[in-house]
Amino acid sequence: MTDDDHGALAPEQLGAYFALMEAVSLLQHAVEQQLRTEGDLSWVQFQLLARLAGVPGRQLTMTALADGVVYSRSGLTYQAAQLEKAGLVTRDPSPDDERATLVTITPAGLERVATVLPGHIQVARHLLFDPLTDGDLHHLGDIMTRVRDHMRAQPPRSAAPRKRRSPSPDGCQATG
Amino acid sequence: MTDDDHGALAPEQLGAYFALMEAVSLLQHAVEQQLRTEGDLSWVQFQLLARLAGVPGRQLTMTALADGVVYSRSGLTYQAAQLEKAGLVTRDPSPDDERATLVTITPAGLERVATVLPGHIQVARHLLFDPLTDGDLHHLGDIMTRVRDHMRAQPPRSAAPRKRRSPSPDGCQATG
DNA sequence: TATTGTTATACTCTATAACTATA
DNA sequence: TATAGTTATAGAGTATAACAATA
Repeated sequence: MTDDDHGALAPEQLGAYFALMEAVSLLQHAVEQQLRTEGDLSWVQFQLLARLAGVPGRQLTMTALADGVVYSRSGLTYQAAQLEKAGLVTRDPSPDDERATLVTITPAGLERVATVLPGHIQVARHLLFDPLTDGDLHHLGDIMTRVRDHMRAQPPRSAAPRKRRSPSPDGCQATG
Repeated sequence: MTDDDHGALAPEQLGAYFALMEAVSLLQHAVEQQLRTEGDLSWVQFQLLARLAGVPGRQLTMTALADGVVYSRSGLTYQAAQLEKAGLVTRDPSPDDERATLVTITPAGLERVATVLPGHIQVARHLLFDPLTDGDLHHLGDIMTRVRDHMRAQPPRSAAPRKRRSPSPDGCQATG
């Protein structure tokens, strides 16, 4: 436990935090509905495809693909398998490193992203950008880019091989 | 006004959008780990408890409790049952409306929120506030509050026939 | 009939651990 | 030994539909 920064947040901080979380929660839900309805994709799957679509060569190793999107190896394997079943990506062994799997987006995958993107953007516009001025938007982008880079630089709490979680104070979910 | 908004987003908009989504995704993941580790709570469960803790009388009907959080009815029933099993809330029929269920946070529930809040705040501070100036924070709170209120006022987009609450300027206070 | 909430059920997704194969 | 990925498995969470009870 680091003791260098306990103490309560100012009410304004707490308000900003909860407003942020709730707004993004609402946005995520709307976006997930749009992706599911118009493209039969989850938000995670869309992120993976979008990442592949935006990369030169349009392929990444599993590890590189997982970065920032999925928090366990098996989770990515599952999602990659789903995408492969749907014909949106292929998986092949890397020629450089026989351990690695190269995930490549297919033409169908690119098409799916293209299909889904306009509606996706429209949802973001309606819910996020409409109530914002250009100045707000600029500041928001600046702030969140800094926050994101800061977070990515933090020691990942889940990627590291972690032991069991500490004993819980009281069982919240009784099994069954 | 549904035809004045097709076309692509400016790159800056897209960048702000993705930075926002990724940063919050990272933040949510960190926060969920903290809540699970220190309080055996999911983010959703924490939100429900915090909401109950911040309301006069410390009880709400299921519908009121769900409102603002994007749930199906059955999803809330499930979560309420989990919280009840853990002794953090009680469920009783409302005297005013025999159809309604009043969910009340217990002393143990309040204690759990109090237990979890300091670490929760610390995570938010480390990941979200550390890289921000006071000005950033103020602007972020202002922006996201506006965005949240805007989203809440939106009609559900091809969603199930769910009742939305009239927009009330209710801040999400998690007072311990 | 409309509304409030629960139950039954099926499904998606995630995480841990054990495993294989390569570096 | 360490790294890359898969598989087995378990369980949390969600959504839809059918249901009962009250307004």
